Amino acid sequence: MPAAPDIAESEWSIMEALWESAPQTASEVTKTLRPTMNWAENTVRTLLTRLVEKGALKTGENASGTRTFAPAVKREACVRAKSESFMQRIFGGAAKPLLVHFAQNSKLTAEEVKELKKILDQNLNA
Amino acid sequence: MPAAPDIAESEWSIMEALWESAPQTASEVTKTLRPTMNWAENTVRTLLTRLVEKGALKTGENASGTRTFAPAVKREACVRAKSESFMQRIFGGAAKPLLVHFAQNSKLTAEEVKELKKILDQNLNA
DNA sequence: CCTTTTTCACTACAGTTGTAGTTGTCACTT
DNA sequence: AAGTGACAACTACAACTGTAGTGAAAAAGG
Repeated sequence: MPAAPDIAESEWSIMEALWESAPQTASEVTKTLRPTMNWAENTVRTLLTRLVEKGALKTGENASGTRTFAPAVKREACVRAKSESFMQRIFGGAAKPLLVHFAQNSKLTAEEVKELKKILDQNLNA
Repeated sequence: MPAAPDIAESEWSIMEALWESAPQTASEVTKTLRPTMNWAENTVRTLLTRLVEKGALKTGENASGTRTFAPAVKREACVRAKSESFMQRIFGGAAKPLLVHFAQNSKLTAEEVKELKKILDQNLNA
């Protein structure tokens, strides 16, 4: 089980594309991201290469022998790692102030509030 | 009101020290941080200078004419900025999944859960 | 006043990130 | 066979970060 590598901001977009659907070739990823990022294909290739080096992606080949890319780490694990480090840096590692912050500074629907309260309860008897 | 500048990770430690107590001279900050960071004084000075350039700190002078540093931006504003960008990058800008994530992945006391539920309620009629 | 200590202002330098460009192949297409 | 276009492998390069070192000026101590 590979530890979640450190994924930079633009790299994260690449990962999202591949978590969404994998494997993809470099040009497929480029097309996938074109609407949002409008990157040159070489930019995407560079990011893909870096992510492979970091162990975040692994490569394969499709039927026509073109290199494909797929996540080597689970999104959930990466989200957890990023979240952990964020909580550490900004909230001194404490979950409560973080939750307070977001509970106060976000607009939530009644439905969402209800759901969150339920999850908090489940948190307790876990 | 100056917008919250982009504060890097080691810079954040400096800011914390000054949000905690300001103004401080460079060597005071160094001493304040010595237990946690053990940085060379020059390192602290470099970071202070960069933070001044970024507009995160402003300088003054103490009684003995030595330069002092103090926050030019409120901690709360910076926390909000960092939080906003984190939520954007990792949770696509949506507060609910973020709150769900932290509500599930943190250990909370019954007391804390109660408090959070209250805050969620306050969120609603605001 | 001369030495020691502090403070300041620069400079250094490697690693990471964002964002490509260049060159060389190889497969396909006239 | 020669041109076109995708693909791969390198190279580029500036800004930002982390972490200091150097040298000069100023203040403090004797």
